[in-house]
Amino acid sequence: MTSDLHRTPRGTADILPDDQPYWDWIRDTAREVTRRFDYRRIDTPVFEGTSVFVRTVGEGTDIVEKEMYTFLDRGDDQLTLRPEGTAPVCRAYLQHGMHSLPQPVRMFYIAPIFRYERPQAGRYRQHWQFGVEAIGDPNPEVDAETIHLLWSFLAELGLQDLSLRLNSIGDTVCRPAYLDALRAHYQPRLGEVCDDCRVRYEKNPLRLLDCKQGRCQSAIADAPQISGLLCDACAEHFAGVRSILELWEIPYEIAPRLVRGLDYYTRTVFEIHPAVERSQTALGAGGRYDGLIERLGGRPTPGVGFGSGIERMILNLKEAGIEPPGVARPDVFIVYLGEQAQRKALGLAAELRANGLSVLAPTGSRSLRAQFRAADTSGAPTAIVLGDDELKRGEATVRDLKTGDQSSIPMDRIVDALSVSSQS
RNA sequence: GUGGGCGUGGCCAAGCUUGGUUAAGGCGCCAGGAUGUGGCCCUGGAGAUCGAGGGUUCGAAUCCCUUCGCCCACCCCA
Repeated sequence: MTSDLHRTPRGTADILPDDQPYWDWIRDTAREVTRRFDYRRIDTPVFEGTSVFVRTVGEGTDIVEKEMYTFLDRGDDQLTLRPEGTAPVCRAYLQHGMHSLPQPVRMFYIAPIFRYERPQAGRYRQHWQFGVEAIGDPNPEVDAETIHLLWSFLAELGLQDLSLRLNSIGDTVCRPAYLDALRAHYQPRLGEVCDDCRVRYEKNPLRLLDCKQGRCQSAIADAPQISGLLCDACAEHFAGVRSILELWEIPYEIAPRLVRGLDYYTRTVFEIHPAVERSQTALGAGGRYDGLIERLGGRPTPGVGFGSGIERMILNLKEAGIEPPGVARPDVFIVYLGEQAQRKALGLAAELRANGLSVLAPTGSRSLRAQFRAADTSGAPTAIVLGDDELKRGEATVRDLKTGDQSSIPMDRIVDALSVSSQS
C-alpha cells in the first residue's frame, strides 16, 4: 500500500498461491467434464484483428462501442484484446478449414477475457472464462449437449440450487417480424419509458424487455413475446432442445425476456444463475450463433456454445463454503545442526527430490527449535534430523511429526524408506 | 459512464463525532524460554510518514478540497 505507482491495473488482480488450489481444481474439472463430452482444447491468441470482434459481436453493442481494449501496434495493425471467447474460435475454425472435419467440431478453451468496464464484485477488466463451442451442426441435440456440459461442470464443483434460464430469440426469418411487432408496441409509449429505452428502441429493441426501470415495467408486461412469433423451424428447434433437457432431467425455466448483449445469437439463448443472486452473478451463459461464421466470411455454418466466468465460480464456491481438494504439502522437512550436516542435508535433499519426493530444508543456520517450528508449519508429515551424532553413525534420525515417534535409519536406506512411506 | 459507502503495519482492526505526549489490540512473521527437537504457552523484536496530494491550524489519522483504489446499485455482462 506504500506505493500506488506499482500495483495491478484497475479491475485486474493477482492470483496468489493461496487461491491457486481453486484455479487448479476448476481447470481440472473443466478438462474432466469436457473429456466426457469429447470436447478438445483450443487456445487462440490473446489479441486478434479488431474486425474479428466488430463483425461478429456487433457494431452497436456495448462491448464493441465502449469496452474493447483496442490498439495500434508498431506495424499499424489494429488489434483488440479478446473481449469474448466465441469469435476467435470461429475464426480458427475458418482459418484451419475445420469444415472438412467431422461435424460438429467440439472445442473448449480456458482463456483470459478483457473488457474496459467499471469493476465491481464479479466484474473485472481481465477475467477468465471456461467456454465450449460446437461448430457445424444445427440440431437441437447440440444445444442441449452444451447446456448439459455446463450444468454437469457446475454440479461437479458442488454448486447447488442453480437455475437455468432458457429462451429462443428466433432467427433471421422470424426475428425481424418480432422486432417490428415490438417497435409497434413501444412506439405509442415512447413518452412514458426511460431515456435508455428510447435509445434501445432505435438500437437494440430486444433489450427493451430487460429494462429494470419502474416506469418501463408496464410497457414490458404487455409487450409481445417472441415465443408467440417464432417461425415453425425455430419453434420446432426450441421444442427439441426442451425435450432433450427434460429427458436428461435438467430443470429449466423459460425466460421470455432473456436476450443477450451480443448480436450474433440466434434461436437458443441461456444463462445459469446461482441460488443467491446479486447483480453480477450469471455463472455461465451462451446460446446458438448460426450466422457467426458467415459474418467472418465463411459459408453459412451453425454453431452453439457458452462462456462461464471462473472468478465468479470461485466467488460462489467461497460463499457456499466449498473448498478445493487438499493442498499439496512437502513430504519431508530436513533439519540439521552444523555446517557439515548442512552439506549432507543439501545432498540428501537433492537425492530425495530426484526420487520424486517434495523436500524442504531450512536455509542458513537456525536453531533446532526454529527449524522444527518451520517443519511444523510446513505441514510435512516427516522430519529428518542430521547432526554430529547422526553423521558419526552414518545414520539419520527420522521423526514422525504427527506421533512424535523417532527412529534411526542408515543413510543409504533413507531414500528407500521414505519413498515407500510417502506412497501410502 | 451515473449515483452512494469505504480506505489505519502482510491480514483483521481500535481511535476519527468532542483536532494535542512515543497510533491500541489480535493474527501472521522473526528471535529467545540454559545450549539436539515442533504443534499449546510465556517473553521480546521487526514492521504504518494512518491510500495519495494539497489546504485549515501553534498542532490532524481525526476538519476541508482534489485524486486514486476497493465495495454496492444502475448500466452491461461471465
